[in-house]
Amino acid sequence: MTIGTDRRPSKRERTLAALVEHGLDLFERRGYDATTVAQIARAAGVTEMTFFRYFPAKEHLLLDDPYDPQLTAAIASQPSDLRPFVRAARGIRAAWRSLPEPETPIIRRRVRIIAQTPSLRGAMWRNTGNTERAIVEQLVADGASPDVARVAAASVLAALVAGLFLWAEEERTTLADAIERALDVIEADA
Amino acid sequence: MTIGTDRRPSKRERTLAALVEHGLDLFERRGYDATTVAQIARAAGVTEMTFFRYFPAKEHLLLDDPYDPQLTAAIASQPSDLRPFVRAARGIRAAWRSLPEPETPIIRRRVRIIAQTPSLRGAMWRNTGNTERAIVEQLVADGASPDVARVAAASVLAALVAGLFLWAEEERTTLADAIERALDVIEADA
DNA sequence: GGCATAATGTTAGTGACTCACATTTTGCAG
DNA sequence: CTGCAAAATGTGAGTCACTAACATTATGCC
Repeated sequence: MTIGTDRRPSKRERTLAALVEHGLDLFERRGYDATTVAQIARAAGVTEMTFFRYFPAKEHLLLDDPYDPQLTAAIASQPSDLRPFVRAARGIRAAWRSLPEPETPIIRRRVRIIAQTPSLRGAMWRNTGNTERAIVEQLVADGASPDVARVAAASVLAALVAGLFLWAEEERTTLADAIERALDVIEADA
Repeated sequence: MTIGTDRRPSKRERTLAALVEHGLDLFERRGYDATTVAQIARAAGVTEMTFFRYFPAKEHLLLDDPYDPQLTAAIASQPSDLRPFVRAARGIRAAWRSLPEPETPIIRRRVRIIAQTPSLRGAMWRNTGNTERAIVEQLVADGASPDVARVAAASVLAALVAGLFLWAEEERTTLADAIERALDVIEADA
């Protein structure tokens, strides 16, 4: 019988928040590579070991991507007579257009750090592996050849990531806008 | 006053060859992650330290990419009234079409290992950073906007890499062919 | 207020990589 | 072929990310 809608956050939620907050802070101030997991843990009042109970690796403090379901749904709802490449691109457009605005500031902090850190750019790519697989499955389910689907997914995702990086650096545009522009580069017709 | 055109390889060349050979062998037999740098060094009759004198990191035994100059040249020679995206794609086509056949077997061994190892897929992407920068510079030098150039380069390179992976796994096609097909997915017109 | 359980800590170890310094090999000049 | 500078390699110690087994403490609920 809870009284209000907001209760005191559990300890787990609090340490998670502390790790994320101090992690981002240290990354921004000293750089990702120069920041040690032990330092983050210490700042959050916790042990190195505990950090790894919350994140499987240092880089996962920055890499999340829980957007796959919306993405594949958006691709699925594109007309299936389009070429896989165009279909995937339009799906991504639609998916990001409906991204809630309030989330973007934190995304920007994260993406900016990633964009500035070579080792993380690679990590990001590895991380999109799941998203790529999801897109491929969706395209294949609608009749595309597996080979074609894989190339299309990889290429479109690369454009998306490139757009994200530009947005994080540029400051003045909105996320949806940056992504639209990135995909325009790839799709001949507007 | 050297007599013939081929001389005894220097010690440096011999240890380098030994490291590459035993490294590829171990990676193929036991897997990349399960293979230790110490094991490779030992198999090559050398110390772990020596390995790192030849390669800045374990992954660099597989990642080379000395193809940038030919690539940018090929892009430069594409008609400059094309959109940057199409220009980059056609340039890559041209560049790989002229790749010497004899080199492809060793490339295939390497790419196959990379394609099968998630951590290396990321490393590969990080590694293409230089190539991407080179392409961007070339496109910008010919009048493209930096933002557009970056998206185009990233996207086209992703298609290239996807094509490489497919080729490495499929066995039956030729390299140039696989890349042509990959780029066809991306370029509307053939 | 007590107790199951979740959260955290401890210790020890592996593997990639770095650095400072010592030793051996190689190739070439005399 | 002798010797010697430079190149190649070795040694030992250390850092950091990450893992695993086991001990301890804190939380929240009855």
